[in-house]
Amino acid sequence: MNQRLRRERDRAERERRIVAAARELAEAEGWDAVTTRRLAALIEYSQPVLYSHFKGKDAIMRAAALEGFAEFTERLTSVRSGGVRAVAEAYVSFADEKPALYDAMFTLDLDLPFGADDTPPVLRAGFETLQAVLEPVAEGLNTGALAEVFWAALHGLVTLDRGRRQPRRYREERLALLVTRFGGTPG
Amino acid sequence: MNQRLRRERDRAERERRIVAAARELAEAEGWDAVTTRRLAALIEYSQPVLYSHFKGKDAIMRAAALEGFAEFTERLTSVRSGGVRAVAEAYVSFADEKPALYDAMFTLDLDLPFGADDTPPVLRAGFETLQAVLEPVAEGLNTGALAEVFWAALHGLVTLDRGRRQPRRYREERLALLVTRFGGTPG
DNA sequence: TAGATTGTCTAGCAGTGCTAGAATGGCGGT
DNA sequence: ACCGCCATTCTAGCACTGCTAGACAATCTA
Repeated sequence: MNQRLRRERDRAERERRIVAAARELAEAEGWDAVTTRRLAALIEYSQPVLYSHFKGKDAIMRAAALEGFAEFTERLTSVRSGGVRAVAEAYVSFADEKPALYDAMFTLDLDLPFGADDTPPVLRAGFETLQAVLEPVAEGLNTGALAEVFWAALHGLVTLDRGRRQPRRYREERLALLVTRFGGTPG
Repeated sequence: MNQRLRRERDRAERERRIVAAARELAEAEGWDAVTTRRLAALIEYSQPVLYSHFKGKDAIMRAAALEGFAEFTERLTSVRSGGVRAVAEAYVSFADEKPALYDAMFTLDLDLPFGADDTPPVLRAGFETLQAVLEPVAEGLNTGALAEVFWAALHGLVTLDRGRRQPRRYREERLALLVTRFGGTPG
């Protein structure tokens, strides 16, 4: 009865395609354009099929966000040896290249299980890289809190820049300035 | 014919009430709960009346945001003599007390005329206070860019904290840490 | 008072997330 | 090979959203 296995495989594949379609559509036209009807059309099934995989639209976005955290962590850890500056640049470029995904991860209100005891490792890993790279320059300060502030600053730069709330002019300079304030060597 | 004047006054008053109702409802239940039908019910007129005052729901939110900027600037300038720390605390407490308003101002995508040449003074004033208070500690750095980074950091702290993406535990410590990094005296 | 204008409301459109129940398909046992 | 069952999928619909056309009522002008 490996037909049963095949069906499970097909089902998992379809679930993958749902999240992939959601991500593509979100990057192309924003999350508002990601409607259940358009998603259903993209995967060539009817609308209710989505609800056999996910509890609702939010759950689909959460799944996308979780994929995002994995990719995000990968990006940050891969440049970890480059120190504060390299990690900061990786952070900003990730947010730049995948703005919709970044929003799902860090801006939208999706009830992601942050800051609780049962926070999945994938949500912590990125932050831990940030913390590790700041450790050498913490000089007795609370490294955790320091990393949180640094993260917050990066997040602020990214989101204010995206909403055109800060002038494009000093974009590079702002990042360099932040890095030097947090013990990194300027670019 | 000062009946004409009275009518204009009434009309302006009604417009005020629309924005006030939107703000109250948003703070109480979030912007998603602010629907045109509920707003209409609150001001005791029918739905289309809203559209004789504003082009749409976004315009109502923009009007609320503009009020927010005026109050925000007032708050920041009033503690300006307290230096970096006082201004930072005023920033955070404003965001804390009026989260929905803060979102309309700084998070939601409302096409507010930022960063252009025709940016209304009320949108600039708050930032200029930030810039002024950082001037003494800029030490030859680009004060504008420095203020933008400081602002971004405050914005990041506020929004990540709101989404429960940073632990409540180090809240105070994060702010103190940020202030010292930007030349202020710790609390 | 008659007519014109302004203001307001009722009703409706197209879209949203989501779901109940009908119809379809492929599976197992005889 | 057939029949009945069960899981899967679809059609159709609900209540809601922002927004608007056109009917209606109230007000001002002459």
